[in-house]
Amino acid sequence: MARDHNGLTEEQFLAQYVAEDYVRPSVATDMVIFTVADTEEMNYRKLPEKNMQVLLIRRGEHPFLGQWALPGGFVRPTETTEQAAQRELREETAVNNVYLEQLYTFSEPGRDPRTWVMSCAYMALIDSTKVKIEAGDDANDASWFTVSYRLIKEQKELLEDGYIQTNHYELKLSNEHETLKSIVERKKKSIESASAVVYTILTNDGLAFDHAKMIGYAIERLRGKVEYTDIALHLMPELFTLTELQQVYEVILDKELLKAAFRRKSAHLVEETDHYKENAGHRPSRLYRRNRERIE
Amino acid sequence: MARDHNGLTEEQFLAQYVAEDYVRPSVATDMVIFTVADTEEMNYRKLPEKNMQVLLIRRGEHPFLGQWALPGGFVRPTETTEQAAQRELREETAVNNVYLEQLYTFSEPGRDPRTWVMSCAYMALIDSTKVKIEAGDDANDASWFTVSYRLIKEQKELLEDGYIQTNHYELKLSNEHETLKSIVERKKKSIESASAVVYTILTNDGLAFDHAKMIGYAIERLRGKVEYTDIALHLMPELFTLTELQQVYEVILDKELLKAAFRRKSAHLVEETDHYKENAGHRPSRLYRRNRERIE
DNA sequence: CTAATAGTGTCTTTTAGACAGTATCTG
DNA sequence: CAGATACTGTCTAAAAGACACTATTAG
Repeated sequence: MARDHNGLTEEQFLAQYVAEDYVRPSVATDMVIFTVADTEEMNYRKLPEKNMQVLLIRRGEHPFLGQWALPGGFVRPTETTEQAAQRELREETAVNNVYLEQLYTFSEPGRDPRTWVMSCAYMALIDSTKVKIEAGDDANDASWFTVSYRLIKEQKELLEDGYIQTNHYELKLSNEHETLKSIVERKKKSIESASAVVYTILTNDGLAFDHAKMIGYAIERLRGKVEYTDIALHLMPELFTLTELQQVYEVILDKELLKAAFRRKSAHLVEETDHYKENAGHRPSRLYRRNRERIE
Repeated sequence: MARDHNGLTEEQFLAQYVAEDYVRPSVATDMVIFTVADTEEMNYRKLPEKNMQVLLIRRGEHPFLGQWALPGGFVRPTETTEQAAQRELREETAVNNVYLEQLYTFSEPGRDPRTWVMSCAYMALIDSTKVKIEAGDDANDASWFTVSYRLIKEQKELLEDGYIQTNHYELKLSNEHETLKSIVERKKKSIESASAVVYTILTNDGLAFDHAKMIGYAIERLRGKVEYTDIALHLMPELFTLTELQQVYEVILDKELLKAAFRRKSAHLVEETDHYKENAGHRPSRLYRRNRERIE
């Protein structure tokens, strides 16, 4: 039995161990919950367009009173950050079965004006049919905001021994009543063998804390993963048409895709069913489901 | 000026705010520091082989006294987790300029037997020439271990409404004196629209805490990113041959690559120089450097 | 019939895989 | 010159891009 410099075994050490009085941070989770929903259709024949949405909660307390924030809360000592996120998600949306992925832990000392708070941010994807249930629930001041995140400035500076790339993105969030805007800077320094990316909020209008950064980060992760995983399928209902799936890709990537190519590439992600979507004023389209057999 | 339900402005609120006595976790960072180094060559003509290494520190205190652990330490209230990682890195390796990337925050309540400790894990990539300086520094009981991480069991179970995929990986770490082994399970549950990956340490021999998980996680991240970014170049010295670069890819991915294809694909990541590596018992090879002009 | 979407066929271009062939150095 | 690596060329196969064509429905 190994003994330490005080002659204690591990058991004895743990029995006498008192958590030292180092300052400890509070740890919270914040969640970027995405869904893709239809906009109101105008023409019985035209397909409705889709848009990407994020759930925000209006703050009823200081700090950032009255501003909009991501749903979140503090982590309890008996749970993981993931379980805390799941709990918040249930409380906020009453939805249980979702895709959940850890994004990034934000730890800048001044990010919360109250005290030292780190936040472990998660991204959740909910299918739009489930969302409808709670969407209009304005009682607790939660609201879905349509998101757009666009590169508005791109700059690359070449140095002797590397480069600095500075991109500015405009994050726009809007619901029926309000539009929140923020500009987030993504600065990548690559000098010699070092390399680091730093996000900074340049302007911010109505979004609490550093949540604009979190949303930007989440969108970048989502855009990246959509290309090489089946992650987008978590935004789809049980049965969907390939056109709907393509629309979801298009709204995430913010660009148009060619139909034939899209169908070829997504073929292995889905399974045909014998169901069709009818009464649409045009040729019925086959419904698909997520392919369970898929090997990664 | 917005006032809350107590009639306080934000300034007043913050002035009177006392951090509530919720239990708070300690937050640490742990670092998976990779390098790729040459094995001892035997033949003056043959190129030396390469192997991937991770830096471990022998614990001089309980818990896990005498076992090997990733370098790490607690985060201070005046720094970000990233700065803490950078600080530890400097202390441990005296190397400053490295690629550093946040990996994942581990928060399982029981992961540290002393108290509630979360760890924000980072991955660092150091070029092998810099490493040599501190490599043999056995004084503080730090040592580079050669890593192998191999899939040893693969299983997929199909359910009514999804699947469960269970993979077992063997993590093997060895230096001149010791070999540490661990088996890590990666279980992916994909049921209905939910999806979650859980890592579990099945067996563990000589590695402290949940560090086997962290190393496994880091290797998976590295393998993933190597395919679509220039991340591997951070493991290279200023000047290198394409064969050396290919060897680094091979050792990371643990598979052989075809030379012609590799050169085609990596061409845009590098810049030619007019230098050559000579006196090698065969045709001299051109030296390259990282391409700064590269657009992502 | 019309306006819309559904779905397919195919030509071209690009990229990846395989492998053989030529080039060049050092002891 | 032997033995090693460096580097290139080229054939083939697979994937991606582009676009036009046919199919089918509800009103």
